[in-house]
Amino acid sequence: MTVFAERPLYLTATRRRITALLEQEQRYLTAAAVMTKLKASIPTLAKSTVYRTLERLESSGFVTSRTEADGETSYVWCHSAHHHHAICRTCGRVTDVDCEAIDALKQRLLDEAGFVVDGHAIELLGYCAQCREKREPGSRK
Amino acid sequence: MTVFAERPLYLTATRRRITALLEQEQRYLTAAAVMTKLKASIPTLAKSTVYRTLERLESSGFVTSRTEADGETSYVWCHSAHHHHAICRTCGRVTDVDCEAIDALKQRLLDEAGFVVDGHAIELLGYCAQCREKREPGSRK
DNA sequence: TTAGATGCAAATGCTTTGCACCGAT
DNA sequence: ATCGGTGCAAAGCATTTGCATCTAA
Repeated sequence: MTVFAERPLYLTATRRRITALLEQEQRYLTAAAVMTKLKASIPTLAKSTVYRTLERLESSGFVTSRTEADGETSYVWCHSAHHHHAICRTCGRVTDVDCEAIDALKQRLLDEAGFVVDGHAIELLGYCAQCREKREPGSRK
Repeated sequence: MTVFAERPLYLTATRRRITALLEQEQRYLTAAAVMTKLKASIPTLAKSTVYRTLERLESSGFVTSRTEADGETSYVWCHSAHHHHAICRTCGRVTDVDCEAIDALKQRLLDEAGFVVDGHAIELLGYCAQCREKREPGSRK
């Protein structure tokens, strides 16, 4: 994903804060969550600003969004090439996953059903190494 | 997915119509789409009924839902075991895909990051055999 | 009969928009 | 000086809920 620069992206104080928050969180946050976490330090922060900023960051290629089960949209700091996310059910933190493994699946679909895949979305859920270590020490596998 | 039967599921005329529509469509339909397609034959049909019916059919294991890019929820008749969908960009029709191919990906995640996968969502987009044949005859591969 | 289903309207709740003002470049 | 960004309030819209009325079983 390229970082588009059609229009200038002003670096305002608010944007620095939202960006910093996303960078350090390393997990998906909804607009409401961003609001809550920043409300204390930026009392005047408006919902619309959060929505517009997240949207702008996404279209600029700095964050990626996903739709939660309840329909809310959440965003995660994610600046790299096409890949997928493994989301920890315990801490919510995201582990990046490349997508070579899907190639075999694509080929089979073509052979068996004549379906040509040109796009895919994968999302994995489970438990990250850190959380597993906490729960049952020494159980790496 | 099991067909739960906690509460009885009355077979009303409206439900027969919604069910029949989904069965023949073979593609994802939003609640609004269902409304539109049935409004002519069931003038009094209420949105709430459509929503409640689709929800009920899903929790009963007859249909599966997905969230469209714009956030709307759509439903497809889909009664079988855990698998995934390849959605045609042209006709919207769904091709079922099993999910063995994801096993390799799971194993690699465990080996490389210590992440245990216990759930996944995959969605493939592309062009089905039928639509490809129409566009460029004889190009099965 | 009786619990479930339906229609209608009102209420939710996330997200978007209009507009006047502020601020980065 | 511009053009983008922000706050605030008012829409928008898909979805949900309350409630009185039907209806399958």
